[in-house]
Amino acid sequence: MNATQQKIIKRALDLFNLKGIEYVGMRELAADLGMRIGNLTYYFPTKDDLVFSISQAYTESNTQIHSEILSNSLYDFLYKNRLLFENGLKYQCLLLSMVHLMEQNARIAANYRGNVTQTRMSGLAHDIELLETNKYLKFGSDDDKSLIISSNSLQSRFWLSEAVLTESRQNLSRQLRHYLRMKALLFRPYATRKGLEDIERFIRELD
Amino acid sequence: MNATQQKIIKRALDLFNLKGIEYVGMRELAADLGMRIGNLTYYFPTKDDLVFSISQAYTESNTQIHSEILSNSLYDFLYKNRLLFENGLKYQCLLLSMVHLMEQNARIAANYRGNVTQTRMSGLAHDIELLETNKYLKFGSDDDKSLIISSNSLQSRFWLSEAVLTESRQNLSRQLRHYLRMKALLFRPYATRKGLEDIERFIRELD
DNA sequence: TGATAATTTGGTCAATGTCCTAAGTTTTAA
DNA sequence: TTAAAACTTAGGACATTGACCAAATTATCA
Repeated sequence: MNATQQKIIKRALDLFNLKGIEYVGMRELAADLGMRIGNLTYYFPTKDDLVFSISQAYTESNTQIHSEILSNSLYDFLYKNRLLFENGLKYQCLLLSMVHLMEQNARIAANYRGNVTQTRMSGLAHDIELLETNKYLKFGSDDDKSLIISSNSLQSRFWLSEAVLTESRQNLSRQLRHYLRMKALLFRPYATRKGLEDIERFIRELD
Repeated sequence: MNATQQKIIKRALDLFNLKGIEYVGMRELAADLGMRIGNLTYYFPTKDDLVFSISQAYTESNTQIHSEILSNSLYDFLYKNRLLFENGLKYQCLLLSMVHLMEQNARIAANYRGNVTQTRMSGLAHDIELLETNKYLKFGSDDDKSLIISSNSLQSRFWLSEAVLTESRQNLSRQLRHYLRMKALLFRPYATRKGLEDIERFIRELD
């Protein structure tokens, strides 16, 4: 990936985040970058290609976070989620258009269904198991465990979508704290004493 | 509202649900209905007007459910949510385009922010309070209560969006049961013995 | 019947994503 | 140094979209 491509992706991400992917035209992006449309399509033949490149960057940065931070403690797990949330904010245009992208952008859909879903879900399940063996969490039944996994995924995917229902795209960072706190509280019914301490500490540090 | 308008709304809802609001053009809709585009715009000057009319029908049907079923027991509350989920499925195109509609359709946004959010949120809070006084639920702290309200709203709004990430628009009804069950389980940590019985009964009847 | 209102038609408009050709310019590598 | 490859510009074209409008047609009712 060369410098021009990087420049295009960077600026496209900014504009997409600001106005929404669907509402930034290729002509507008080209004008903003001071280049011709033909030049844009030289690097990204279609808009879908451009968006797919951005989604790849997002996936990679998420993968990096997952590999860097292991969920050895409940605090670590929550802290990892904080980084993931902040990263989601950087790529908010993707999360806010998820449904459309999955239905319209074949490459994103294939990649997401093929890789992301499986690895993330099994990764989350693995994290939860680990926290259970390390005695941060304790579940009464498997139902409880799969419930936590489900509501956790739903929240991670759509907190930004809900945030945008009450506030504009430009002010979403203000709500990050609220949703992170909510995520932490989600684990409280299943936390051991040790786990509760981690949750309290994590919430304290949010302020 | 006359017969032609009704006919247009009905067919538009079908097509929107099938393909997504953004991917059904006014020309396509007109052709499907055997009329000219200009005729469509006679009744609905803009596409936004058409979508707004559909959203009004959705809001009204939801309001009716809320007024018909009171949350005197946890079972009633869950049953009401079942009806709301089924109604959401009927209007899936709206729920699946929520973010876009709120950002693009000024009338929907104004209506939603002005009425729906407040009444629904306070209605939910009221239901939860009622279930607490009727001893179906018991919360250790206000944090727990607001957590339940938050995750409940998020799930109600976006279960369809998540469902469409794994399955196509045409097969979403299959996943309704799973998300309803998840909603019921969400209340288990805070349920009294009486509450647990209602949850079990509700889940049993889902099969 | 005749006038008014309701409805339908056909065509135009700008904007979008995509595609194309032809000509330059810059970079790379033999 | 020179030829080839990579990049950039310029201009245009296409079908599709939502929106808009004037005129023609039909329905309604005094």
